[in-house]
Amino acid sequence: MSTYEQLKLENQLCFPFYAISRLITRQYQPHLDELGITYPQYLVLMVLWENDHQAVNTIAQKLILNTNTVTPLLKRMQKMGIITKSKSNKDERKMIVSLTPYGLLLKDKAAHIPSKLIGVDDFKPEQLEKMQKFQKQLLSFLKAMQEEKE
Amino acid sequence: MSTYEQLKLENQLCFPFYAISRLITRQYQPHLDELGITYPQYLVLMVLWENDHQAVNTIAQKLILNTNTVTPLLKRMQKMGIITKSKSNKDERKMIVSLTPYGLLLKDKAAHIPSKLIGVDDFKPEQLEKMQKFQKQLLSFLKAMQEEKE
DNA sequence: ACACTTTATATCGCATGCGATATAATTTTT
DNA sequence: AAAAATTATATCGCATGCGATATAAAGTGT
Repeated sequence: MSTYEQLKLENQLCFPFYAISRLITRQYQPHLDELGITYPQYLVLMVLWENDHQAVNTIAQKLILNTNTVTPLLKRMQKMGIITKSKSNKDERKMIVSLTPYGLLLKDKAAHIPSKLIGVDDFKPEQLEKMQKFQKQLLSFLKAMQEEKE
Repeated sequence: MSTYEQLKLENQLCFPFYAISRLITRQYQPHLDELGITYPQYLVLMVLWENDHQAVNTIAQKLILNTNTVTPLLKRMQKMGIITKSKSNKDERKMIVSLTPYGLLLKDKAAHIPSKLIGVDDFKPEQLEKMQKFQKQLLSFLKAMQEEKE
């Protein structure tokens, strides 16, 4: 492929990820609106529903977000009464994020969402598997490149 | 998979796209910094490098962005001297976006970027092909769902 | 021709997402 | 133990991204 051919949108590996990511978020929005939360807030909740009481940094790492993105996000969720924050006893720098009863309640309200959206069932199993394998490989590759720089 | 199992981050189809998209953008950033542009601005440029003189709406559609995202983006690019805007003669509502000489010059400066990044060469051909096929399928599926609502 | 609808941009408000920087607590070094 | 380096959050500034809304131009129906 020529140098200029490589600069075409359709030949980019990155663009489909960028577009798909946004389009999926748009699919989620109406369902999340019913819970009064945004997509990144939903991701934070999924992390906490699986394991309550986690440090800001831990949450950020799991979502591969910077803490300066997560901190304001959590602040809004705190104001909404979804989570609480408290200093860790072991390490006073750490802020432990916990679900409120309301935050826990949202898990039940969100339970129907995954089945309403494009998911695992909408594609051929073998194609999906290849896809997910590739995603995992690409993700760990990108994570490694990220850590390389740090 | 149980309802609650589906709410785990690792079982989401969406999350890898979200994470990969952001990580790829981070990989681009240092290279784009040299050109003084952002990733979405780079995408607009790729569209214009391929075909100069396009309407705001056309660009937005190609990037699957809303015009209310593209309009301010173009405004910044105009201020930076990368593009110009002029009313269409045929349809006075349309604003035609064109590259300035500087915007065209950036194409040469950007020519080396694709080869510097994770790309087509970093993965097994057959895996990549499956991946891209899946992406295309998913993208057209999501686009169709989008248009359904409009 | 004229009201009604549709289309193309633009503006506003709000929530990310991230680089740069600040601050406090902990760990390491000397 | 005191200084230096590291770690965990938080704050600031700026560029998206998008829903809601406004406005002007073009198209439609009667």
